[in-house]
Amino acid sequence: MNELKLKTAFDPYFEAPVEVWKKFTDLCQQVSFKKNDIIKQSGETEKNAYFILEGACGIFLWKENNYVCLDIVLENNFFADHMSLITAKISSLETIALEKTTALRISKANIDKLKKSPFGSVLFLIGAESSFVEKQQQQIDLLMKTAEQRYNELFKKNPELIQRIAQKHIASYLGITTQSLSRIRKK
Amino acid sequence: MNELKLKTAFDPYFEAPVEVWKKFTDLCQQVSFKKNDIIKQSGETEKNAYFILEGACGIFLWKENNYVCLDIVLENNFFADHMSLITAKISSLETIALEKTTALRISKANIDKLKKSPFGSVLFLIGAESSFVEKQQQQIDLLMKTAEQRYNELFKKNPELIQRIAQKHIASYLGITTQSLSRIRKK
DNA sequence: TTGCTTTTTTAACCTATGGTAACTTTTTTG
DNA sequence: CAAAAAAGTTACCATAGGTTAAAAAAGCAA
Repeated sequence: MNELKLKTAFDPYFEAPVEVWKKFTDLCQQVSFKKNDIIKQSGETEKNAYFILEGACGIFLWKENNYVCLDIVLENNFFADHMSLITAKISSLETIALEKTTALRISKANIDKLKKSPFGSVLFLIGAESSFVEKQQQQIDLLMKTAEQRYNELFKKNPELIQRIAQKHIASYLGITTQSLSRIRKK
Repeated sequence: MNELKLKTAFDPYFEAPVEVWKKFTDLCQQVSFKKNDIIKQSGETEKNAYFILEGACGIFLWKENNYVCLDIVLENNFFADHMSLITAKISSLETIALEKTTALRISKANIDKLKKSPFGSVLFLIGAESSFVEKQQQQIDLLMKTAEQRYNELFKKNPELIQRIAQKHIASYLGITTQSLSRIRKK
């Protein structure tokens, strides 16, 4: 079941037989979170990665009494505080379930084991590379576009996300206040 | 000679014997650029990565009649339009030598070959992961900090870069105009 | 349903940064 | 080395988006 979901999600990037994904899922536990559950707290080290089966999660950074949202991830994608997972250091990022969520959890120990296999090294290389590309695109958007352009493009690219996720999170993901987002939406 | 430079640069991340780096440099050609040479033009596909031996390079995106700088890279680091290299698609990014530069050039074909070796798969995984971490930090800085904070932190972290690189590039890297940077510097 | 909490909207005012333009300094080039 | 081009500075006004505050709407628990 789950191995098929993973295969489907990754086939566009590289094809691996379903038995290989089965081995992957055998290393995972299924976990679930309630809406607003904190998955990883600020100041801790990330010890897992998650493949979201259903729901949505976000990664946040607190700044005095409010916060910014660095990423919002929907089902059929990997999710984690990748920075902390990669550096194996504590990070001040917080990961939160933004909806009732079920996910496959894989431990860092198992990730490290997998990285040594041909399959794992390709999987995580592709994961890291596409995360980089996505982050660079976010950097470009922040540097070159107005808040209004960023909102319109997000809306076009992922209208479902805008329906499902609270505006305060979307606003902070776009780098603006909820007031500004509201102002933009009025148009 | 060059293999030692590479070993020294990468030992903090993972240690490989110098003979392995020798094999790496055997796949490279040494190239040099004059200041302001365009290494890869907008609209082309990146066909190489570079390890900068001496000098500095930047990666830029044009926006009507001006531009933003996505990254400035000094000697002893890898440099490329990674996005285009990864996706193997054209990108509108432009890479430019910001100083007289000498570098080791490795072709995408050789990179792909290397990725299949144990050494290469670790090297490029670590490269992609640390590029991601760096990009995420840039995203955080853009979302949470003022231009003045970003300037002061860059100055603290890399005072040499501020000496060597033209202010117009630094300004665009920080996401501001040269006029704003000038205003900040006056303090 | 009712009442309480959280989220979203609206509005008035403020600030950091952008745009334009004139001027000065530095760098490049014949 | 002088002339020309590029880069940096300064001053002015314009504006996107922040801040504060409060009302309205939506969500949620009892």
